[in-house]
Amino acid sequence: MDHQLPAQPAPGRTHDPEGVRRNILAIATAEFAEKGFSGARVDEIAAKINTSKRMIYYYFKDKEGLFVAVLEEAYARIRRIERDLNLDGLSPVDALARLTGFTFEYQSENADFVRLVMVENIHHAVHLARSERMQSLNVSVLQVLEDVYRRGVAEGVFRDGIDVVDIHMTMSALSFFNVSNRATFSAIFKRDMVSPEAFTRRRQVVVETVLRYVAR
Amino acid sequence: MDHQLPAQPAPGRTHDPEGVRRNILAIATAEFAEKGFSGARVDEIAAKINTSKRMIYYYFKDKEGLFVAVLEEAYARIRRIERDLNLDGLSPVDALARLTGFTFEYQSENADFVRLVMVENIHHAVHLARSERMQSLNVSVLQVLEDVYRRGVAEGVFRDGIDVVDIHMTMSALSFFNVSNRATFSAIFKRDMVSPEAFTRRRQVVVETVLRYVAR
Amino acid sequence: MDHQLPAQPAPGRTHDPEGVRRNILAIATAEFAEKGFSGARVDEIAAKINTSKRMIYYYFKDKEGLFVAVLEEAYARIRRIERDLNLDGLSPVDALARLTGFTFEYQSENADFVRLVMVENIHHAVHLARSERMQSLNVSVLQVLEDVYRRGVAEGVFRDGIDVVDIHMTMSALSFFNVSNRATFSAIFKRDMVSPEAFTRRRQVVVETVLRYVAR
Amino acid sequence: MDHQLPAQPAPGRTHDPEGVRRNILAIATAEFAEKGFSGARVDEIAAKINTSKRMIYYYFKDKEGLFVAVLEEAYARIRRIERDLNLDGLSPVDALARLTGFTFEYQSENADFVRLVMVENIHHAVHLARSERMQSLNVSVLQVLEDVYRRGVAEGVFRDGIDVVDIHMTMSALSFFNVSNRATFSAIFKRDMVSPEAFTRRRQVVVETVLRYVAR
DNA sequence: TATGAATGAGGTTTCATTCAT
DNA sequence: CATGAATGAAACCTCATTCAT
Repeated sequence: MDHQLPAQPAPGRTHDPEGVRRNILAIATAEFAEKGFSGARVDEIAAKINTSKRMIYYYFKDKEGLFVAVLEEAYARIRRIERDLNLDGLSPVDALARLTGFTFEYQSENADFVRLVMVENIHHAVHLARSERMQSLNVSVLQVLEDVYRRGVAEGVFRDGIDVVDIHMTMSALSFFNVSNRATFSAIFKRDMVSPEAFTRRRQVVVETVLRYVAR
Repeated sequence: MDHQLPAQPAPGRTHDPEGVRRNILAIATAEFAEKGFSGARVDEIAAKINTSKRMIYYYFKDKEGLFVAVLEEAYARIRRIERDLNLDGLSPVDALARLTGFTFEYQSENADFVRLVMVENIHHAVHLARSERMQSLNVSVLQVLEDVYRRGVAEGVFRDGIDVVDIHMTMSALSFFNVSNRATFSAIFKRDMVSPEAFTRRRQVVVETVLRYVAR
Repeated sequence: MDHQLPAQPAPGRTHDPEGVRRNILAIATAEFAEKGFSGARVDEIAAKINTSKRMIYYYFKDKEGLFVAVLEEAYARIRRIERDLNLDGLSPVDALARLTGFTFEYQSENADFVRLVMVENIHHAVHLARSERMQSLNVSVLQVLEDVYRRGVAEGVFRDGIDVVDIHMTMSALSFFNVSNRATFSAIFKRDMVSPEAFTRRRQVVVETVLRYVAR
Repeated sequence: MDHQLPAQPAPGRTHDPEGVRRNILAIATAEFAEKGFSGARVDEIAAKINTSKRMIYYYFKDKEGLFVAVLEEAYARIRRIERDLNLDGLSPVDALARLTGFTFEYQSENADFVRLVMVENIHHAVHLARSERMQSLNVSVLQVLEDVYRRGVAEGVFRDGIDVVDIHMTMSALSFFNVSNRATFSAIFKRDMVSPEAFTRRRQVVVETVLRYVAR
């Protein structure tokens, strides 16, 4: 019976290894981002996936292996998008503004990514250190930034002598903090940090901060 | 040999409640900062204190109560020092530079504080929300900053129209990130973030970033 | 040697969920009846079952869940037997004597049931309140009694105007007390309450008490 | 200052040993009756008394000693009142009705006593066995009953051949059950067992049950 | 390949009791 | 007499992982 299989089986159903993997990763990403590594429960993840708990161990070996895979996937995604930003057609100032704005937006819209990075830092990046894919994954962003900065210096709109890693760090820090420290900051200062207006306002401050730092 | 200090018995000595409390808090601070809330083990903390495990529950009720106390103490400390910075004698620019520099230094030298705040954010600030002392503890920093900024605007050295919360957030974000994301950032970009030179360099960048943002 | 009984594996054998459950329930029943809810130790129960302690939590969630299951099973059992008494063929007087006698005997022979009910009353019946099965389980006894009483009134051997709940309560109280208060009563009055002779004597008193109450 | 001490110091205050003892006993009675022996907490009792926890151990040695004292006090009280009933002036029927009614009322109004006896039975009366005062305390009730019964038989209103211990047991069982099994019984049968009307109704049934049993 | 059942190690918390002053 | 501080033992429960089918 039933041999008229649908073209797109539900993810995680029988005999779709890649679907099973993706299904587990998606659930695990949400769980680790929400509760942290130690706080996340393998049983909770297992209860939410479409297959059985055994599959987690089958595909990812153990809880740590699962977390490493989740991290890799999260980093791969942001770098993939960054590479496709296509800043070549823009002026150095516009390009830097665009890159900064994108970083801010991406992190705001992908709180899971931010929280996973926090979690990994709490664990001293031991999982990340174990992954070979990581470094190669992340060099691209510096190349993109270096291109823009060089062009800006050449055109005389950016001052010389700045380390692009500093620019990237500033950009990341301001974008990251807005998500990572949202809970404590808004609790302490009773500050709205999630409304569309708050988002747009702070985005503008961040972009301006970066631009003013490189300006002549 | 130290019989000249009868007023301050060694922490953890019998029948020195305040000493026992402080001893537990100190150990717990290190443990929570190192492993996170879920990752920290009450047994590990107990093994390191000068008294018995039972005292943790006697003074702090449970693991969460202990964490709340640790958080409160950590916040209280930074705000106490901030209040004593005495920026009144400095020009607005020097005062802002000093405040920014202090924030950067304090967080660099007190990684425990930074990591505790990360941990609390992973937990959506639920413990902080439970503490009444928190808000009152933290208003002072904004008042200090507001004073400096007003003076700068009045003297014509700062542009008008900036929300001091934005300045504080930028200052905090740049200082915080340098510690919070140290592990992943230096792993990915092979960047030295801990040497005295790296510290001094980045400190300079951060101060300059803030000053350039408020400059006319 | 018992390969003729493949359908009923030994209780507690691996991969026999129902057996494991029954095994745990049996041990827990004895333990709770013997020591009360607070006095019973999960570790003691665990030491006596054929599987590991973890299984208690796997099947019953926690100590309270286990106690609720034990209570349900105990009530279910007495009502099941009561329903099978088949009093229809007897005269009203004989039927009432038989029902009273059965109640007395059942409780005498099932001290565990009596003690579990005592324990539950000490705890204000909170566990019983939590169980939906309880009420439906227990209505049958009143129906049986109502039938007998109606017949007796119709035949003129029982006086009219009695609430059958009162009859049931009297019957239960006299039977229950003989077990529930055995320890204090025999200690205070140095009264034999356990020998076959004492059992038969008191059984006769109880039956007569009930019959005399309903007699015209 | 303060040397004008009030004539009646609050119970449990300094240098009033008997007051301290009574205060502890009163609190402990309520606590043991409410939670059972294992369920009661020494710390809870200590928190409610007017003095310190140390006093519990000072006066009663340990938790069991405290419970024994609570039990003795509870039994002493009911027997003391029983002795003062003064049934001599009444006819045998009236006297038996009065004694039965009193038993029912006393237990209804002193749920703590009933619950303590339940608790002691759960513990197989080991504490009661340890107390020498117990037996002597409790003989009186049988003497009182014996007197009434003898008079009734002599006057021809009671049938002969009944063991008064049986009468006492029936009387006690019916009175006791109404309190001891109130929680489960009313939960299962949705029966009001606490209103003044319910009390009066059941009291009547109980008295009638006893009278009918001894009637010729 | 897939699953519900099973587990040992270790986690947090509570308890009655004693100690130091 | 009186008290708050202190404790070891043991209680309940959870965890990531593996097993049997």
